[in-house]
Amino acid sequence: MNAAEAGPIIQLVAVIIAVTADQPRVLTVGEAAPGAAVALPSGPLDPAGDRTLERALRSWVHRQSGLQLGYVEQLYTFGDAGRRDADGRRILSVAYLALVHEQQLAPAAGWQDCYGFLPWEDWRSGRPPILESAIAALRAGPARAGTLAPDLAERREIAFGLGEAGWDPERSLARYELLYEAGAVAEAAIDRALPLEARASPTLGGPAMAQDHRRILATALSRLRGKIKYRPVVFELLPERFTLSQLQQVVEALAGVRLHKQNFRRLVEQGGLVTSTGEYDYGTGGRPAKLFRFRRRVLRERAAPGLRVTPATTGT
Amino acid sequence: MNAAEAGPIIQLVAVIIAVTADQPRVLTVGEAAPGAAVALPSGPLDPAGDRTLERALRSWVHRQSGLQLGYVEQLYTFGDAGRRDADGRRILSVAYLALVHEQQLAPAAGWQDCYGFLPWEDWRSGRPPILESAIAALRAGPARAGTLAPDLAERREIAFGLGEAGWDPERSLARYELLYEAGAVAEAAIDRALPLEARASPTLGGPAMAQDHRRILATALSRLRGKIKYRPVVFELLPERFTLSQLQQVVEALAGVRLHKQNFRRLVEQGGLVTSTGEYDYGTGGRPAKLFRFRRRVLRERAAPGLRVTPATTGT
DNA sequence: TCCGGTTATGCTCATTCCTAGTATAAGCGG
DNA sequence: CCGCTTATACTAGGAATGAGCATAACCGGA
Repeated sequence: MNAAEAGPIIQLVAVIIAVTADQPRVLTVGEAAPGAAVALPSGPLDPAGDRTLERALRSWVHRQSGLQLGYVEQLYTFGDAGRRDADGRRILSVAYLALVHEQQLAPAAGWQDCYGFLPWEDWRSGRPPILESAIAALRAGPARAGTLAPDLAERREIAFGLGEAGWDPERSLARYELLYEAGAVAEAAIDRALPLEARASPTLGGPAMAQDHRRILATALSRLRGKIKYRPVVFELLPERFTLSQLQQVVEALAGVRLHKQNFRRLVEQGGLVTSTGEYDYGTGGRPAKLFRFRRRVLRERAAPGLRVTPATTGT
Repeated sequence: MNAAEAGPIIQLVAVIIAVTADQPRVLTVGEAAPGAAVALPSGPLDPAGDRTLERALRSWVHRQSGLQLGYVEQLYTFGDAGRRDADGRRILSVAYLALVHEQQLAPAAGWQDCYGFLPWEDWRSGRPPILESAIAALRAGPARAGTLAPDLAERREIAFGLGEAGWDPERSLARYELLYEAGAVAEAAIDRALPLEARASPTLGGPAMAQDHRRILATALSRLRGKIKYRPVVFELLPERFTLSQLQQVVEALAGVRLHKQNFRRLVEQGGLVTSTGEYDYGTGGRPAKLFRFRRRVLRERAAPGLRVTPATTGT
């Protein structure tokens, strides 16, 4: 049985996200050799042992990193023909998104800043400068061989918010895919059998990840940014008790956008998403902040209890 | 190499949806023998031939049914241990959701009414009577072996809208899964090695589908009902030109809920989702209706151009 | 002790958006 | 011309939203 005849290999990939010090982080492995790309953790599905895909994922993540995952959801299944192992066998990857509380960070593990891989996604300090080169690369870059480009201009406009709609944090996957198609990210070189150095704008957005893992990361970011709006998933990233500023900072870190403070507070409190514990955090540097906890009951009261992400227009 | 050692078999499954005569339909195959369950169309991934999973799906759907799929999106990957073929080999199914325009219906194919499989999901004529038996079954039914039931009551409340939040069309998957766990749908019998007839409330919701295909259908319905709200996917189900009543009826068919007519119209028109063609449809039985078409431009203008689904409270 | 700096929290106001209607238009068949 | 049907226009009242001002409570240093 040769590689072409055998069925694809099945692999589970985990995008494990935490937020520390106002930065979204992702758990990575590898990078022993300098210059080698890091990878998302991945593991096998044991067809005999694991009852469900999710259990399989939890179990090898635990063995590999010691992490006991809490919130886990299936993300996407990647199966393009270009995905091969060292022996040339096609790999099918079922990717999962997992969120872990800040405290749970295994100390030694390789947590990387998400926006190190996708720097154009972080608008918290204003429009990121690298965006100009990204968009320039899009205009200049050739459409990928074999792909006709009829509505390419429209896709660009929508993905990068060039039209009236403006920047939509949720479209991070669409943006990455456009950059990939235009050959503006390092991974594209692999696909075209070019050495990485041969690219015009070689590594837009810092070091690439192994294989197509940056695409998987972009998928996770898209999903998370979308989900935040109608499900209370942020709380999976926060400690049991938190201040509203902490909550806001985590949301801002994920969405990559600044929010209006007072309105955010109103949204959260009036929306019944949190309840005050009566305690205070005195370490804020100013007036002490009330501590809150997630109010589970909101799940029964409201259909889509999320946190609308409307970028603040001005400063305050 | 025996079955336990070999990797799982990979299969692609298609949930192909159309709306005809105010009913959402799904394309099915099989049912040659009377009493045999119908199945969703499924096909293989040719690791050598198909460049992407989506292309693979499109190609065998076309060969099998003659349908040229337009809108296609990946839905979910199912890989529970119970999913086996006749030889006992584990099956991994990557499911896709596809939407086809009404006209494109291949005449002979087996289009089934979606709500025939999930009758508690259709609230257009008021609360469906079968819901009582469903909820009763939930209360009575045993929790599935091995599954602890700590928050089961909460899950029921949320899924079936027993709390203040009320019925949320989007939660169709959660509802199906609860019924499954409670042993209230026919498929549960398979899992517990009981003959179908031995069930207390044997086939809640008409004929079951083969294997876990009804679960896949419920997944598709959940996704579609959710997506309608923030992406203009409905238009994939409508002809090029349509009246606002037609549009509303398709949305109502999918959401399983009646909407307020005047407000729906305002939402759609002011939201810039459609544009009048200047033509009229005189076959309405009353005043002629303006014909509209989807206004693509809205994609560039608004971030989340969807159709909010807020059930009408009263009659008119 | 008072003052400026910092962060948290409270409140207002104008505007937009929604909900639930009423009212009118324009076909049809008798 | 009437009564029926469906489509379309308009409106009053309320809720939610976006933006900003004002106040509270802590800190460290003058």
